[in-house]
Amino acid sequence: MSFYDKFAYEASAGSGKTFALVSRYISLLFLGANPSQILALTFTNKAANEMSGRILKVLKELHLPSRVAELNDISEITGITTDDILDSRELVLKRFLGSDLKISTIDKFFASILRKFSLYEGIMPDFLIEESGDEVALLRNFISNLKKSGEYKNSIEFAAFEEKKHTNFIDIFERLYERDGELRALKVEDIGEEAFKLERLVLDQAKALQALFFSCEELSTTARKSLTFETIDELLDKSWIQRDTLNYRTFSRCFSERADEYFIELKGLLRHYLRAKEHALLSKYFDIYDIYKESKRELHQANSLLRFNDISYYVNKLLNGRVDSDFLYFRLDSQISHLLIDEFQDTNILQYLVLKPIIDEISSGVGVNAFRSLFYVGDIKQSIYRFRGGAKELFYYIAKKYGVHVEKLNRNYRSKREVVEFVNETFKTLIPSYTEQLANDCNGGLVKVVEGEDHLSLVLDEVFTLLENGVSEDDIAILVFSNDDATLIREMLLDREPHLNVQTESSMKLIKDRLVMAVIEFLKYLYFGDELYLINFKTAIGKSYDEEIDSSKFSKDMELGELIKKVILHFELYDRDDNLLKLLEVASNYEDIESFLFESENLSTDAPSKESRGIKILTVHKSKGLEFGHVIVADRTKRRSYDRSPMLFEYDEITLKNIYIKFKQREFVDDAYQRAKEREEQLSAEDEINLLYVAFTRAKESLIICQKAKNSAFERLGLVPLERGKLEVQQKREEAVQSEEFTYQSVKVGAQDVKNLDESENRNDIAAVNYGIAMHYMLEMLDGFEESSLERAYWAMKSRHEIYLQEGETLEIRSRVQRLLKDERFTQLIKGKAYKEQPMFYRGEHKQMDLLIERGDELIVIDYKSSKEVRASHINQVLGYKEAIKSISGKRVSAYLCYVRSGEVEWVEV
DNA sequence: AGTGGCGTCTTTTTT
DNA sequence: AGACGCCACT
Repeated sequence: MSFYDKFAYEASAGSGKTFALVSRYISLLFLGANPSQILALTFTNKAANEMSGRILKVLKELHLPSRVAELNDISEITGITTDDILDSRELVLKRFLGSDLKISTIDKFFASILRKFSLYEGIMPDFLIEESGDEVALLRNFISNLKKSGEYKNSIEFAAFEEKKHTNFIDIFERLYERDGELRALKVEDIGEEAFKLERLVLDQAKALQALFFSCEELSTTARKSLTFETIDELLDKSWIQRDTLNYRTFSRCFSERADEYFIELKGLLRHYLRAKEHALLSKYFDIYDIYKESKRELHQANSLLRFNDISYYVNKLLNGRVDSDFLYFRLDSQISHLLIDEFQDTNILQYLVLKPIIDEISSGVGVNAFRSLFYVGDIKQSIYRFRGGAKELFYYIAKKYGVHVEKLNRNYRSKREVVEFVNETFKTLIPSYTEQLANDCNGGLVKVVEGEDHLSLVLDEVFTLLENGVSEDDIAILVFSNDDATLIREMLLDREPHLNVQTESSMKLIKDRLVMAVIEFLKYLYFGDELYLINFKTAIGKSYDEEIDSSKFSKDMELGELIKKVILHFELYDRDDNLLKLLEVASNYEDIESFLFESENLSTDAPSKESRGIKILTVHKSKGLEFGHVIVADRTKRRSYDRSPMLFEYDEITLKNIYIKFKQREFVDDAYQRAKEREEQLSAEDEINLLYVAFTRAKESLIICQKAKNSAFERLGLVPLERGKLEVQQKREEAVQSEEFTYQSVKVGAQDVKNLDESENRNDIAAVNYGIAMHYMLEMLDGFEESSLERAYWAMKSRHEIYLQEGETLEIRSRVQRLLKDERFTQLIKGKAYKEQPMFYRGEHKQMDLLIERGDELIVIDYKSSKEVRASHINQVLGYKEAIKSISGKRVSAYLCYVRSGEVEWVEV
């Protein structure tokens, strides 16, 4: 077997992508990876939930016959025999459950990075993420800043020149802001003066052409009219600009070779003029853009409300825009050894730029001992998020750059044969390098294309036909192109048959889940001490209200995530519910129990959709990654929209090469611009085809397409009405046990202020934390404990951490470490076999010890500290280590806290 | 009969 | 920005 440490799957729809991802993740666990060092990034919350849920489930069931496929796959990937895998299964499962999992959406991961470092940008780490910002406040602040900077008058004139309002500027700046991290490499020169000179030249030339024709008596009225203009703007309205020659009917009576010479000359001048105007505008935009960014930041600092693109902006600025970003990365990647990315084709370039140093680190394979790996899956045919920056080009770019081993998954396990073959046939000529999918042994299936004036009534007819033939509501999904369509179809369905179950979106709130609510009630009991909450808790977990519960092991002062984990493990709740994993993930966003409880009822995160009941209506975008028994794809009701951006961004692979400003008719006078525009159009056409590919490949049994006769979304596919195969209805499944959902009225946690971090105090903390990290790093880097290894460790530490330490601190750390190595007690204690940074797992908790010494049948735990005073929390922590090691090894254990200070080394035996 | 010009209407997807 | 209908013109 061969374990590729850099590996990618190009996974067509339904080819077992999640299976592959889960197998890979679990394989890493069996190969010894620490779950908290595996960063698994997905695109949607749903996918993240599904992934953690599936991993848990597979780990729990790996020894059962139903999981033999997974077991064999994991064995093949890891090269470990199935027996050995099963032997360590329970241990691995416990370790997984007890770990701080890093399975999240890429956006949430970015938010967590920003929370770590946001103070460097003056933003509070407890910022909230909101869907849309306060545009009015932003505009007001922006204008006031423009006035302060003296740019206001300037920009008003400019707006008049551009015939734009300030709100249009915001649109432009938002587009720059979205890709701010990519703009650094671009330069815009100001050649604005030229625009005015060229304007004159263009008009003169155009007037000359006009005069040439006007001197001709036979000129038609149409031609005369189309040659009448006063300004360049009016000139650019004329459709003859689009021609290569004026030798066509309108001008036929008066055309001459000379006219074309004038015409070509005019087009050349127009090209120059528009370029000059573009440069002038861009340099102006960029001046004001700086003020715009500052205006946004002021609001972020004041309100702590950020949107997703703000997070992306700051994370990029922090990690790619600073001289000291290496240090920040160190703090991140010391925790990340394995990177798994799902739906890689939708990753955007800024996201890649942030992940790049982590990938570089993994790829460079630093240290032969380090176990690091990269794995991604995606399907460029399913890339449908270009509108928010998704760059499918990344898939192969990265494969090439890092020498990633790429394999294709082309066997379709999802759809029946008719569907697979129809999809192959439809897309093989439309998608470049389309590889035909192989139908699994599932014969049968149904494909139907129906066409009519009113596609919506076709949809209704098809739904009722399915229902009449015994298809369960739960197995039907209607895919639409816009949210409005979803609502519309829902209303129409209910109008015709009010008893139908129709779901337009799965949006069960987390708090509605019984066990999640139970955990929250228990936390409230700990926090407020009111018996009422405890009774709620008992009832929710199915205990009688007078049953005794020992809550002495829990304290509201514990770290929130640890506390929740402990509650779940102690009351053995995990076996019953995946939503609890989700709760843990959500809880990780909160600093303490207080702020968490304050928000707990408003947790806006959707719960993972379980067996969702009823006919589902959703947009194609939302359907991505899902599958349904019978899929009806409804044509679009509204007209297709277009790109309204005033700018055109031209890429060479993944590098931003040019920003063009769109002017009407510009493509007819400027070849380079025309190529960029055509490329853009081609890419959005590809996106549209991909969207249809995604829609069609959701179906397991039946795919039914309701097409409009005119302006169909399916137009480019050239579909004709057909019916292939026949409807097969599965025996109605056992009625799935419905998850207990109940309405829950909780006692409102008073409106305390969410505790605000004191900034200055926090800054000091950051400095102290940095100091501690640097010292630990140097200690870890020591080869042995001889003086000779001191210099190497010092340089390793210095190169990585100096940037973030105060003047002289590196030397101070050096002298502290040196003192430690000379310390008599230390040299006595370390006689034996030394293990550094030893991870271990005990009672559902993951622990990491600085130093563990094995001497005969005695074990010694040493934990370094850099702080001034001895703290009770340090003692408790090391006591924990001691207890854990003792019970695992059964040996004699002693444990020490080692305070490494500049003047002395203080030892505390615990 | 076919073309050009112009006014009017409508205009998405999401972490 | 594009679809479409309407009118003027060739």
